[in-house]
Amino acid sequence: MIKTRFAPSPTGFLHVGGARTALFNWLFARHHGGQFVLRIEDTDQVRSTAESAAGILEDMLWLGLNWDEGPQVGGKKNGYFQSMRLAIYEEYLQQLLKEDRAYEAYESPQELAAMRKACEAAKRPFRYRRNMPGRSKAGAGPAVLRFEMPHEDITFQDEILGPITVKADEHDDIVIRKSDGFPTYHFAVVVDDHLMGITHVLRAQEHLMNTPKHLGLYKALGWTPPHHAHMPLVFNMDGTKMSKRDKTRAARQGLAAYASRQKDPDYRLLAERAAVPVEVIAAFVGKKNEDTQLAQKLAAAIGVELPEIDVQDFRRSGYMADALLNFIALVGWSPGEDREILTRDQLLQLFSLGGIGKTNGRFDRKKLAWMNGEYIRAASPDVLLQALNGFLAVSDYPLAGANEELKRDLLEMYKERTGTFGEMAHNAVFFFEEPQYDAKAVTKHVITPEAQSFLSQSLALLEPVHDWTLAGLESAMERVLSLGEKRGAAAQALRVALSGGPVSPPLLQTIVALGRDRTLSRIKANIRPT
RNA sequence: GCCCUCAUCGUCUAGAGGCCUAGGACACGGGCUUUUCACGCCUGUAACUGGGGUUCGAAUCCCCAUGAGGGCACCA
Repeated sequence: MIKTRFAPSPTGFLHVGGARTALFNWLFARHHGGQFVLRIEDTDQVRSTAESAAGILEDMLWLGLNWDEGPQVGGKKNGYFQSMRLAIYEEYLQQLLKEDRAYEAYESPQELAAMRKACEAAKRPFRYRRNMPGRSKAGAGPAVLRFEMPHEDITFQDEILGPITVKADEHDDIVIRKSDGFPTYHFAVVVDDHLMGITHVLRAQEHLMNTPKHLGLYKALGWTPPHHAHMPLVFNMDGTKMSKRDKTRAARQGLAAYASRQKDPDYRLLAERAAVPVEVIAAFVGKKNEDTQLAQKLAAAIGVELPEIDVQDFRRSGYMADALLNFIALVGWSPGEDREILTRDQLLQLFSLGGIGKTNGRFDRKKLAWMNGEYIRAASPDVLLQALNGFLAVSDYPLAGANEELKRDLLEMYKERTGTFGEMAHNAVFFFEEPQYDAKAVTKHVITPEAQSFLSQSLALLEPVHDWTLAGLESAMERVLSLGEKRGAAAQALRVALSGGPVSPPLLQTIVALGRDRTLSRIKANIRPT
């Protein structure tokens, strides 16, 4: 039986790249009726956090990537956090030690750095090997355990890339137990993959050069290694790595633009408005702080959108999980036909390793937004409402205060014209708050004599209506649209008066959703005495 | 620097020697529809990195060059 795993390290949120790795593993296992394991690789005591692990689980579940074994599933309590499995690793560490395949090494990090630097200066690659000259003797510092890599070429068959060979003199005796007693990633991953019965390791290509090391360990431990497949990486549209730094960078750019635009060079006004101390903002701008939460907060205060990097970001922007999954699946994989919109079931049915390409891809947010729009348009009202509520729970828009019926109506009128729930919620703010009037639109569509006349006449036509429904307003609206010489001439005046700008859903629906009081008072407010 | 991998429209990709005057999707341009914006429909621009081979025939196979990416941690 096929068994795959996704093994994130809990040092941050679930990144879209990680989500894709998880998805492919999940699809591969499920397609073949196998099992999917989730394992938390928290062997880095400094950077791992419990909150991060919890966040990753939550994001996995939001995406619908459920696991057969892992945290909260599969019986063995805590058995899927590597930090809880130290005794297991120690057992195999001792085995290697006893068989003389592992040995202690005593160089301090500083010494190693100096050795690397010396090699670099001599234009020679640095390789730590047991038989190299000048190794430190046992001394004051705590020791690490290194694995003596075989002195032979290692070749393996990558299920995506084909045969990969690394020559004997390229090997390095990797550290397998750190001085804090924790195993390194290389060791823990091999032991766990073996013990958990993983048959296929599907991971990002950045791990390609790790595989020979792992194969060396499998051999030394006397185990049959799993199949390996390395998938291409995903980058930003400009070819840079998708990293959380993209968010802080975008926030800084936004802040700089804000400072000159709003004449707030010291961010004193912003500090007050965002309730963030001036010093904190200064530290952030001065790159002394890479806190993405802070970046998010400041960006929100100045109305700047940060690029989505983590699954949570996409969730907060109002993407649907299925759309995100569908899009991510298509970066690096293709079903081999001209098909793009694929349901979860279709993905499951069509997925195969053979469909995974070899070339790195770029993350085209425009296409994702289009695809999400397709999902929004295709979803049933119930599914859509549920997804919208999920979005509203993790974001902050006045739309959250609407009752379910109004949400349904707004969804109905916005689904044809929106890519994300965030975009919709943003555009629909005028239903809940007084509109921010766009000066240009007002000049062009509201204060002209003709427009003023249209507004007065519209008011006269609408005010007598008390049955404020689509049916009740239909004939009055029909007459409003007939005002002027050209049909629809009055529409823009009304649209700007009601929404604040030149763009809105169709007027009739807008007026119904807005309600009688707001509609009439906004029209009145825009009729100016001459 | 050394090692590894990759290479089709701006982007994601189809393509497993003749079906390719290279197909689809996003984006972009034009048009239709239209109370705005969208949606929808029609339509256009746009690619096999270069050079050598192999072959009757190459986007597809081989070699070299170039370019891009990854790796070279007591991070994973």
